[in-house]
Amino acid sequence: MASTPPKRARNAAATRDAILHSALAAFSHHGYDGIGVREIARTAGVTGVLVNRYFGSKEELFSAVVELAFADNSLFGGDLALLAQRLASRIVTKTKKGAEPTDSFLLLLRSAPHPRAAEILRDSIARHFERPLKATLQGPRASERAAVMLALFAGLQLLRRVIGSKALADANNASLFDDLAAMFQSLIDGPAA
Amino acid sequence: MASTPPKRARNAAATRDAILHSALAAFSHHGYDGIGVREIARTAGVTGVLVNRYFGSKEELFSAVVELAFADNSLFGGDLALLAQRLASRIVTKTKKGAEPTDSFLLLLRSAPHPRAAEILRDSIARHFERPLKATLQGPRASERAAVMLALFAGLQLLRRVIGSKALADANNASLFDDLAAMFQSLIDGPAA
DNA sequence: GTCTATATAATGATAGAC
DNA sequence: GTCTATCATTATATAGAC
Repeated sequence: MASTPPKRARNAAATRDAILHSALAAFSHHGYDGIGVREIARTAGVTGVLVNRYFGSKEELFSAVVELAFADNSLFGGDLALLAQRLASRIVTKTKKGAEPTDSFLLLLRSAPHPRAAEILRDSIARHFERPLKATLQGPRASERAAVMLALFAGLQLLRRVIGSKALADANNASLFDDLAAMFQSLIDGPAA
Repeated sequence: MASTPPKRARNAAATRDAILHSALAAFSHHGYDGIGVREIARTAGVTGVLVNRYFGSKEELFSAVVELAFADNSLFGGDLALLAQRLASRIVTKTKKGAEPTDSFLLLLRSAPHPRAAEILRDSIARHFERPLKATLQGPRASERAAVMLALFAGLQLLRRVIGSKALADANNASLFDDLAAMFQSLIDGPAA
């Protein structure tokens, strides 16, 4: 423990990474407007100065965060046969209170109001979600069905996790899962049925 | 034009109303965090002082705006037989660019990130949308199905109007209408089918 | 590489004049 | 009933020390 002190010190790459992940959590939880660079930096163990040093501005930090969050799209990228279950499962899965997970749709929902953040998100969504999902779907109007799937998924998270709808929160998890999986599956199958 | 000057002057009720409608438009467009009381007041033709004079605080102004916006719920309150068409129609109807209409779902989407605004919205949504819609639906799990309908509706508007998804914007209106109406109808009908 | 201190700007809210 | 002027707070971003 002599060569590597317990507190990472003067390491540009590690500091940059710590800021980036702190920002991902903070933007996902509070939205672009709801958090300041000072607090993002404080959670990362540094001061706000280094945010601008490593990212230039809050807006550029947000761009980097979006790319990080949307790079892992295992939700839509995996096995098509289980996609409906995967999406439905994500909706009904309980999340620990207080330690809200930093997923990309919360980042999207909470930062969409800010005009510049919306532009950054629109571009990233098209590249990381709409395009690969559309490419995976069979049958006619794949692009439209992909968008409707994303809309259903985003709307459910909006009501359940951002608004906190009691009806969705109190619903029986098993039957909610079944109903949602069926809806997603019919969108995946398309009008061929 | 002698007794009523062209510019409304020193009329408390009219001024309050002007502020309220200016705030509705502003909050719908920019979200709770995205607009200041000064600019809301300026659009209403007064200074920011009167916002606090008539509403007490920005937060109380927002509460009044939410009640105003959600009071007209003709979309969900009308004939149940045509509800699915009404919802699908609202999604595909083109909206004039630049003069964005001030509807309640934009208010919801853009202000949800703010914690206090989210509380106010959650309460108002439960009273004005979830409760009446649940009461109208037949069959089991009416509350859950009502919430899923709201989620689908909100998610579609999120992608189309806030994020600006090209896939939804470019979709053929007629087939999109048919697909969405079918989804809403199956939620209205429930598992009885 | 990281800090303290500060410049600059915008916000919500209030006091007091008219 | 409405204004101008101001306070207190907070935000992003930067200059300069170590």
